[in-house]
Amino acid sequence: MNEMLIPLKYSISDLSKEFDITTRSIRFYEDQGLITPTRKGQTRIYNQRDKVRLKLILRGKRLGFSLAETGRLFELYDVDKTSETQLSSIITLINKKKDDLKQQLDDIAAVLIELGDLEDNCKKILKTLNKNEITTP
Amino acid sequence: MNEMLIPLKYSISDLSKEFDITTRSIRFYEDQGLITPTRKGQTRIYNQRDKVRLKLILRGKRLGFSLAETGRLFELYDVDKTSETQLSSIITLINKKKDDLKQQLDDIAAVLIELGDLEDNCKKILKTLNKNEITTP
DNA sequence: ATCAAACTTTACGTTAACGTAAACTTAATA
DNA sequence: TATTAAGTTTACGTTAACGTAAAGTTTGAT
Repeated sequence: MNEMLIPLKYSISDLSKEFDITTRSIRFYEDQGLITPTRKGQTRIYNQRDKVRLKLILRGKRLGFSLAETGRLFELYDVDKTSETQLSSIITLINKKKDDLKQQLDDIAAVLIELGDLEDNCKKILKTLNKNEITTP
Repeated sequence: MNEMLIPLKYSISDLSKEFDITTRSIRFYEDQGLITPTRKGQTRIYNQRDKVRLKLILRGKRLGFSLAETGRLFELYDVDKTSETQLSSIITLINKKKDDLKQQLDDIAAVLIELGDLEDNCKKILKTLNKNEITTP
């Protein structure tokens, strides 16, 4: 059995197109230490890990995470390398983030309902307008 | 029956304290046209509507809405005053926002799971460390 | 060989959402 | 009346997350 998995490589424009972001952004994320592509000559080469991280960065952005926050989350995954004293503070941090997200869930639910109402209202008004269109010569 | 409801008034610092934001922010939201306090002399007086709007602004921020976006949402509530041609584009806009929010729901669910895993992992490591503490002299 | 496409670094510019300081006016209180 | 405390305007400063332009390098295709 061939266990060899192809370690796919990507150029900066590959990722730029795939995620629909600019190369400027990708390089900036590297500046901030969120991704660490290798080099072939002076050209950046991105691997699967980099790609996954990009995806996570963008998801973080959708959730209103700053790049720094997303960076922190990346660090949390290296928790094995962390000292015991830091572990409990990390757990605290995780729980704070979880609380934030649960608050967001509530917020979103509320806004979704309101938007639904708004849409209904719009449609209602449209109907009324159309009726008038028909009955007015 | 006394239907008279007290139209409560608030000072800028009342609201500042209640929502835990600076007066600077509150004045800035006014600059951006999101709230419209009246004046008594040169002092701003905020009413119930202003207070509600402040609450909505902050909820918007938690969801990553820009002030401009929140402003748009406020306008949507005045939909009765809107022309028919604009109504359908508003509905489109509403649906786009709803899609965004549904995406956010998925994102949050995913992150919550990951954070849960992370926390479990942290606790597992803590346990291991404590065992070693006990068994090592 | 040359040409265009894709890549690079460097560095200044931009926008949103305030922070912060200055200099002033009114209101309440000792 | 003098002094805080709270309010005001004006205006420059700040940070994150890029945009954008300039000027140069690398490379595959003609």
